[in-house]
Amino acid sequence: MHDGNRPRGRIDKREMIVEAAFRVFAREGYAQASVDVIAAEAGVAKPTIYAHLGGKEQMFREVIRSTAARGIAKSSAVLTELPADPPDLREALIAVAWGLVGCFQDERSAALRRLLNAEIVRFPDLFDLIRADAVDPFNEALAGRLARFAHAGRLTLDDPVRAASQFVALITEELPMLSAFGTRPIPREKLEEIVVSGVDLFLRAMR
Amino acid sequence: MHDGNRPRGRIDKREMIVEAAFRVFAREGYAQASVDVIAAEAGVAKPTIYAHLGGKEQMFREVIRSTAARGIAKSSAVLTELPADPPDLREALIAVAWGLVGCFQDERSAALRRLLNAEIVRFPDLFDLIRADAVDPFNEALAGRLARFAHAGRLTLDDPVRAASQFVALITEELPMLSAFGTRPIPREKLEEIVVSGVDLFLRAMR
Amino acid sequence: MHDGNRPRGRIDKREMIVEAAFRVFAREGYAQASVDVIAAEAGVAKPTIYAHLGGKEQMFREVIRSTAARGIAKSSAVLTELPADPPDLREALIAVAWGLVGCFQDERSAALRRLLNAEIVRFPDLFDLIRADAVDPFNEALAGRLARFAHAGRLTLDDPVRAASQFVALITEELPMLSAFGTRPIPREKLEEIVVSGVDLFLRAMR
Amino acid sequence: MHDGNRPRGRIDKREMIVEAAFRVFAREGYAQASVDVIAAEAGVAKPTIYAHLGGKEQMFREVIRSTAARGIAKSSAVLTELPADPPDLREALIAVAWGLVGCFQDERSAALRRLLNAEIVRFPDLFDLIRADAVDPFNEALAGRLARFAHAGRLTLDDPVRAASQFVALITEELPMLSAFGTRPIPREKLEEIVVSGVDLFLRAMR
DNA sequence: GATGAATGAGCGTTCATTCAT
DNA sequence: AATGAATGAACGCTCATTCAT
Repeated sequence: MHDGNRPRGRIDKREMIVEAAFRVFAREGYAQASVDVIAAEAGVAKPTIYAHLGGKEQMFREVIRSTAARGIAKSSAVLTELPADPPDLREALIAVAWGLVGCFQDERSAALRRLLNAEIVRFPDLFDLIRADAVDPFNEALAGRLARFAHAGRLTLDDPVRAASQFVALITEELPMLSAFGTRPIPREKLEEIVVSGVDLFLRAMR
Repeated sequence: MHDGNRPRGRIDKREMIVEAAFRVFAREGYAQASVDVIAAEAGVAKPTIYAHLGGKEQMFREVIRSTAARGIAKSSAVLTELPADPPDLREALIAVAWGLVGCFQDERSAALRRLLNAEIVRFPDLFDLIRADAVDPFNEALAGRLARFAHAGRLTLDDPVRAASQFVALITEELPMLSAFGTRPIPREKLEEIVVSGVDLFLRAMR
Repeated sequence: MHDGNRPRGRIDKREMIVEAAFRVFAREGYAQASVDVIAAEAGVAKPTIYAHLGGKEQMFREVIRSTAARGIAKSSAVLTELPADPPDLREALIAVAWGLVGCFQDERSAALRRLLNAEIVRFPDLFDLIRADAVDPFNEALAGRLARFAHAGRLTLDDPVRAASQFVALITEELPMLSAFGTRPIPREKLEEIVVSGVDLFLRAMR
Repeated sequence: MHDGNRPRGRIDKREMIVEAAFRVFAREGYAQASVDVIAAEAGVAKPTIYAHLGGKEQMFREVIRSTAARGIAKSSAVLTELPADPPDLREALIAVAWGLVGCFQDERSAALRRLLNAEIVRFPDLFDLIRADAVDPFNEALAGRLARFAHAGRLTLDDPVRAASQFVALITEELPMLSAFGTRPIPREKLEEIVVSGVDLFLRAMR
């Protein structure tokens, strides 16, 4: 009795299509991406795409949704490694900052941001889908940690949610421009400078 | 030397085309924008576009370039209003912050960012064109002002350029997500919160 | 010999398919009708159609054939109600005329004529199939009745077959144009006018 | 000054397209006819069709309209040859009947009827377009002639319009079935039989 | 006997681009 | 300098048909 070996070792076809579609959309943008190319890259015939995903637009939505979902998982992990009572707060925040930078640098994440920017006018609803699921949770979680530090007397801050946003701002704001929206690597030293000076500014203001 | 030997007082045709092209590109994106529509909106025949701009791709480059140039002018003006020795530093920085926010909220500026995000992969060269002309100058100028404040003993900071970047980060980072990449208005109170708390965080760390 | 060894009392699947196919062909035309829709409307899977009917073209032929067969039955019944020696010949012929009109107005019959017109060029063989089975028999039968009336001295005519055709012509020729090829109802009074004046013209010439 | 030789000896392009479209629609039907084939047969590129005719549907409408217009001209000519006071009425009506048969047998006319039958469901409006312009006028004109004959005492009839319809019915009703909807020739003798016996029946009833 | 899944081929339509004028 | 007219190439999508189950 061998249940569930339906996709006999191969990835499910729908997933293969979405995977290929993400690559093509990221490379070409929504409008220039051709369903033919996606089908070829996914190794399926064009009608198979329509059977599984329903069309270019619906496929695009699914690509955005699933890519965002994957991004959430990655960014959530960043905060789980922040101890509730770290011996060295500065070290701990620097580690979080590096985690944030890592998420931002992630190729899929950058491509997702580019696609959202590009297509927000044509697909205004995509934005809410993403923000609700992906952005707020991280901020909320970080705010929770900061509040705990404040409660423990290790930080001084009125509004933890605001402080969390500001922390994220200090670490991530420059990355898009420095990396050409995620298409070029940023020198290690530059990242170090941002991370360290960002955390230090934050701590100087919050202690 | 009689300036304006452009055709008899009317706006230059080339400029009209670029203007119309910006509107159409902003509205539809590069790939979806059709040269027919641009020609119609510019009030010229299609071959005229090819005569003046050389083709869709070259026209797009020119649109990006000229839109960015206009953005620079606007953001530069923000700093000219920052006095060298303001009576109330906090007030002065808040004013600068509002100016930054204003530039960011500008519709053309938002559209430009969306277009850059969208087409950076296919037109990688556009990015350098923009960054050299548009971003660095503002940061340099702000850094200069901050350095003067530090020299006057009103701020404490090691690296004025870094501090300028951090100031900009605190004010602008949240705007794209809050405004759905510039497609929705942000409530006045939210902006106020960001501006004031951003300046205050900055000053708390830098005094 | 136990008739009906078709599957257990349910309508034969083949028949269900042909039935659904007729509806779809009538509604959409041959080319526009999709096998998917026919399958859905018949409540079977697509390959089942290929198993039972062999393909779209063959299925169309079968639809035409069976629809025509059903039409014959209906139009034959019209003549069985014409008595061999009716008290009022005019009344009797008017009744036959109404019967003819009824056959013509039948929705299936109209659809069949439209389909034949539409596809006669691509399926020239369909025509013979129909004419042999459907048209001539009625004319022959009517001719027989008319001959009997002539033999009884109630009509004067040389060629009963010709007269039968002319009778049918007088009653039916206008119906297609008046009903938009069977897609719109014809007002009762208009039909009455055609039937009565047709029969009267016929009788005036034949008495 | 050589005005108006724009289509330098060649037929206007739009007309060429409509001409080719008629041939293809007549041969393949609306749905099966492919714009590629029409373009090829017209000797133009596909977008030229869209520039001149706007699309397949609009092109079809134009084909129907122009073919019908041509048919009207032909059938009108039939009646102009019917003298107001012919020496031999029977001969004159037989000539009209032959004219009718000629119009009916015309290849374009037959194709038009097939297309109307085929597409009446998808394009219900086409029908009115045709009937108003093409069918009624002929009947009205014939009715006028018959009324004149009646007024001259050469025919006895109450309703000239009705009589005209009946005359047409007697002559044309059998033609579609005999010619397989206009796709096969009808033997001369058969036509003669219909024409002569039709006129004779008509005259026997109307004298 | 019946089907879910897949596909090669084709569809109507649009586009960036180029001539002849 | 400017255009009306034309086109080759490509696009998103659908279809009749088949095959492994």
